[in-house]
Amino acid sequence: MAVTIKDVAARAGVALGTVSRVINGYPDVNPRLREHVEKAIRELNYRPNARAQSFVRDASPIISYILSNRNFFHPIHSRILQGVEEYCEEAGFFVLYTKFQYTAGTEVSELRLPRVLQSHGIADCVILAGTNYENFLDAVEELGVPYVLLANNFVTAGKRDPVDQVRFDELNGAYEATNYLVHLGHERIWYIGDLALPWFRVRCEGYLKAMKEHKLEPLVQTASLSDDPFTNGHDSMEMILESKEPFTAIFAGNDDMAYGAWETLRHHGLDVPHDVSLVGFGGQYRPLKIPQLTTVRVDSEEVGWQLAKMAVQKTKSPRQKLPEVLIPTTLEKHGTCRPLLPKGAEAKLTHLPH
Amino acid sequence: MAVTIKDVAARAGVALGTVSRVINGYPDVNPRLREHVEKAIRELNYRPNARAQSFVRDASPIISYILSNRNFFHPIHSRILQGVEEYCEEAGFFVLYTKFQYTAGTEVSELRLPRVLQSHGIADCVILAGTNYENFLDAVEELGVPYVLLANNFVTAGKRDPVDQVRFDELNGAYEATNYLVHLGHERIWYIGDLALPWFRVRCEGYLKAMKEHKLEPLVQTASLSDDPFTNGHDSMEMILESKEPFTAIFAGNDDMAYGAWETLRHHGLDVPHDVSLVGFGGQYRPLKIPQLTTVRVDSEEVGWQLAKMAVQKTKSPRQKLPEVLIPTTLEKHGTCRPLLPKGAEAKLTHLPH
DNA sequence: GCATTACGATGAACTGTTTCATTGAAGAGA
DNA sequence: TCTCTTCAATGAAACAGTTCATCGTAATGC
Repeated sequence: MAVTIKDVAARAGVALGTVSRVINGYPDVNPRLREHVEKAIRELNYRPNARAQSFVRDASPIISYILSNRNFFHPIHSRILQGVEEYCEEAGFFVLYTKFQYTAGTEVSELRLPRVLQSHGIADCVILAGTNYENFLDAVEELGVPYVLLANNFVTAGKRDPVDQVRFDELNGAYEATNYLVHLGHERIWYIGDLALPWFRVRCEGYLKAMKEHKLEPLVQTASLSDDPFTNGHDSMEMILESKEPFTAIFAGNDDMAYGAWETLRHHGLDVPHDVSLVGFGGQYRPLKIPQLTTVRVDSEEVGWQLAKMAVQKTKSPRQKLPEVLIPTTLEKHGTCRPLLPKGAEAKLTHLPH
Repeated sequence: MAVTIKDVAARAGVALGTVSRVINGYPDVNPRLREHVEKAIRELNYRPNARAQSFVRDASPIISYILSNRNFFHPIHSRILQGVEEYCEEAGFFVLYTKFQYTAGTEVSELRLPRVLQSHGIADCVILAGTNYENFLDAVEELGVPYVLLANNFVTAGKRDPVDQVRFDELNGAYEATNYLVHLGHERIWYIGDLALPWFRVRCEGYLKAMKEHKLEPLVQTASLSDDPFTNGHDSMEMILESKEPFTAIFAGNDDMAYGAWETLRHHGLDVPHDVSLVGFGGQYRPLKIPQLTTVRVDSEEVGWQLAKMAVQKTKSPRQKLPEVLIPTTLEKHGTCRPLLPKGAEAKLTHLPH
């Protein structure tokens, strides 16, 4: 049916090994013959059979991106996937996208692994993104499939060598965001975020570090009020207002929470940034409000790019352990923060619900 | 290196053809022997070599999702991809994700096709999503690769048979949204959307149809003021306010534009829904404001699901033409619209900038 | 003029699985 | 007892490439 390398060889009047060498750009082939073969390829419109190639080469140009334990497609993850795809395209690899749902408690042997791992030879390396736990990593290691980990949402009890993984610097991002608010003159700064979730915990650490360094009292509202971060931000803000604790700034553990808090503030007649300064974390949304939210931006395409780079590397030397790549975050200063006047210059720095 | 079917055969003391039949669940194999073989498989921890399988079967369980001409990952497309993945997982297929950038004007022969199409045998069917033009479809057809099309963003001059494609019902969605506003008592309803883009055009058609049926004057603000829909919504709204045309409702061509318009209204001291009713199109964002935006929701997971279903079908009978699948949209009524009182009951229905 | 080297091209072996024609054994019927 | 049928299992062919040892030829060196 389809035209094979044999047909090309016959047409060009050479051995099929020669055609192979032409296709793969081997140097030791007579220029005249090479042209001959290339002509035959064009005439027959021959395209090598990828199945046969990857079979006989015992390698597939496929990297699998496994998104774990995420039901919806959070923009950060779609952007990471974008970055992965961009790098892979460049490097001549394909990206196989898979989701995988599991619980931390499941025994390694009980884990129903994604199909891409079940059979042998689909992908030569996998990227583990989303939220992951020890048991899955153990299972992948047992299979002997090379993998690369997005370390931010990896939840572990013990210690693991920081190898074969990419991480964006949440700790420092949160630290810098808090410092920024402090330098604007804020002292009563709340952190909101559900500390049951590891990423909110790390960001809180950054916040606490900055507050401690400036000898300011940490104000943390960590209630796990809702699975939905917008609602959680909304409700957290309500609780802060109810507590009647004076404050001038909010640092939200992610952008959705920031938007939720913002709506609550607005509802109570408080203006951002005039009455309250607000900083988020993520920076994945395109502008949706005016003023645009000041936030800690994660360069997720870069994260994906680095993950893919590492994965490609590992398809070539699967045993080699690659050092962790740490990707800095950047504080994007937009319109939701304002400097406070020096102490005493303004009568009322704090705000209570009316 | 890896354990093959031969090793299993040797261990179980049978011919390798028998092992193959056990693996593939053929009926004509002695139960005792089958057990024997299965034991050997377990003991050796044998996993079939997917490369060899797809080679010899001359079929690969891979479907490629090609996202055309989209630089960023709009939530609607990530959700469609989710749907595709879900169906494929169920059906035993893998999803290969690729982006592809091209221009409508490029000659078919000049098109630098995505790698997944260049070699032969990676994927047995492709899903064409994103924004597509005739020339790419022609190229895919020339290659003889079965494909399935997301028809909404397909821009064509001529006519094509509505086969092998999935479409969500934008026209009716826009029509119903407009009707909803009319039934709430609104008469001065603006449509905003950049008519240079085909999807905004179709939605406008739905709007016009409803306005015409109710003998209402169509009010369309279609300036292509910015590539960014949020900004475009913002600017369109400014122009409407400047025009001093009285109005009571806005139907925005997509949610981003609705958010942009909303911010402008807020800036001018106009409340949604009290002063102006607002409807968007898309429904992909999780709540980001209070009240939540009333919008025409596209069930994008369902779109992906149907695309994948059709694609799987086509891997089995590539020649067969499958009828178009039309997916209804639903009007999600939230808090950004309010009924107008009967005529005359309220003094001031219209609003101008202060 | 002969041996040596380098270069190009060849053809066979090999990859791991499926498939199918063939074989062998067992059972049934005459 | 012999033939015919059925059921299971076998072993070899086929798939489309890559790779490598081998071989022929021509050029080079002495």
